[in-house]
Amino acid sequence: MSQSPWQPISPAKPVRERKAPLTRERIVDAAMEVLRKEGYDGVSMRKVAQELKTGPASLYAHVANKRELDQLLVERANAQMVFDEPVDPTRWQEQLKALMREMLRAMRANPGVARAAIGAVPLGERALQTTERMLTLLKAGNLPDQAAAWAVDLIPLYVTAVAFEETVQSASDWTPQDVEEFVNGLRTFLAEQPADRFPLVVALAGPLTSGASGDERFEFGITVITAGLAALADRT
Amino acid sequence: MSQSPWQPISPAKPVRERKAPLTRERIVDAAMEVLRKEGYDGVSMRKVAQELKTGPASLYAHVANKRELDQLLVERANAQMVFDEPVDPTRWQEQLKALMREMLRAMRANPGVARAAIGAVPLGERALQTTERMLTLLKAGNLPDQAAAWAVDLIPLYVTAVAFEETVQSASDWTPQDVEEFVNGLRTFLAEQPADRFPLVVALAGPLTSGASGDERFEFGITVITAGLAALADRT
DNA sequence: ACCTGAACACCGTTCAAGT
DNA sequence: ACCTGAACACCGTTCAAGT
Repeated sequence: MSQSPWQPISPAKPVRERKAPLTRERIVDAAMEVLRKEGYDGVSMRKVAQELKTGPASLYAHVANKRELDQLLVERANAQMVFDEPVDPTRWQEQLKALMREMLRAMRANPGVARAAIGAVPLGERALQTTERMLTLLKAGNLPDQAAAWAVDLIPLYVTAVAFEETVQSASDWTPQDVEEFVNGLRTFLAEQPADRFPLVVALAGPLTSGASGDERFEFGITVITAGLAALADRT
Repeated sequence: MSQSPWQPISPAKPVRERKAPLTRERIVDAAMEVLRKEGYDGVSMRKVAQELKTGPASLYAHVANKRELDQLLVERANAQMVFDEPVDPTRWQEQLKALMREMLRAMRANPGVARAAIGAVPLGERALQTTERMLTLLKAGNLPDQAAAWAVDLIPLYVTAVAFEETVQSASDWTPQDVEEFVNGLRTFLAEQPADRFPLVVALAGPLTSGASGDERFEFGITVITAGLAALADRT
């Protein structure tokens, strides 16, 4: 019986799970995994390497340094934003708010990415799409070019700051009860200040400590920013 | 000749520069020094201890941990803000903008403090004064209580985010030339995008990359926020 | 009571040596 | 060309021992 032609010449050699070669793609995958599991501070070159069953030095063949890895994480989060509603110039304010909500959603879905995003200028394909959409909405609102351009800076800065603040707070592994207790303590602390020196702080201790969840505060923020931008529109 | 009465009993003992005892105050002084010299990332317990000619463990008798030290640095920066102009209700918008400028000035004077400030709830004496002043201005503008309270959150968040972004960028030890080169490269990059897919990005490449210094962008931001807040005023 | 040295469990990055 | 072990110069925090 002759050997079947598809038999390997040296059958003894086991498949030996030759590790899939490292690629940027796989490195970012692993980093996202660590990010989700341990937050931004958990993402070290060593941990990412460990996730890939190799040593930290191996990563440097594909990624210049930690900062570049951070940038790649931001691009991943950017790619997760979905803006499917066609631009409707008559609803530019509402659509701009929706865009900011979607930005926050994507950041929250990847806790820690906000920290990486804060100093970064996002220039990937998806980031440019988001920028183009922002500009379209702002020009629909009759903003002058320079105002629209600076708004493109202001909007992600605000959203990123909110997301980053949330991750800083949640990094201190507090339970919801801990947070509630902290907020209650805070309210009491403010209410007990000397009313002659801090009358409004005392009077508004309640409102000052409400909406801790963040959603209401964020809605307030995007409303203020949108209204402020609308006030800059060219009246023609 | 009798000994003068003020001669020490055992004159052999030299003054031996008995180190001034550690205090929170001295630790924060040292940390501010390191902060100014090396930025936020330079502020390690070890470096601060070294500045005080002791070991890192010694600090833990006075400061719970690094996070508490960060908080103390924020309070220092808060204490450097000066608001001497009396509140004038008719000029609340202008005075609110001036307050934000002063916040940014104090943060810039202590590069790195912004990073420490971003998740912190500032509750020191000086921070409460700033909060009281913000509330006074906002109520002068007829904002509802809840809007004023959330604005007290929004305003420092924005200023801190701007300051933090600046320190992240300047941390990468770039010279002004490097920055200019980067901005020029960025403008070219944007201008060269496919105009059919990113028409506004291409058309506004100039405005998008102008005002890199930050001051103009910051003025834009505080104008938008102030105008947006004004739009929420109760009309009575 | 306050301070300290030494240790523990971590970092990012580099580099010579291996395949 | 790609990967790796080992090393370098750092971290924050703890703790037993000293004064």
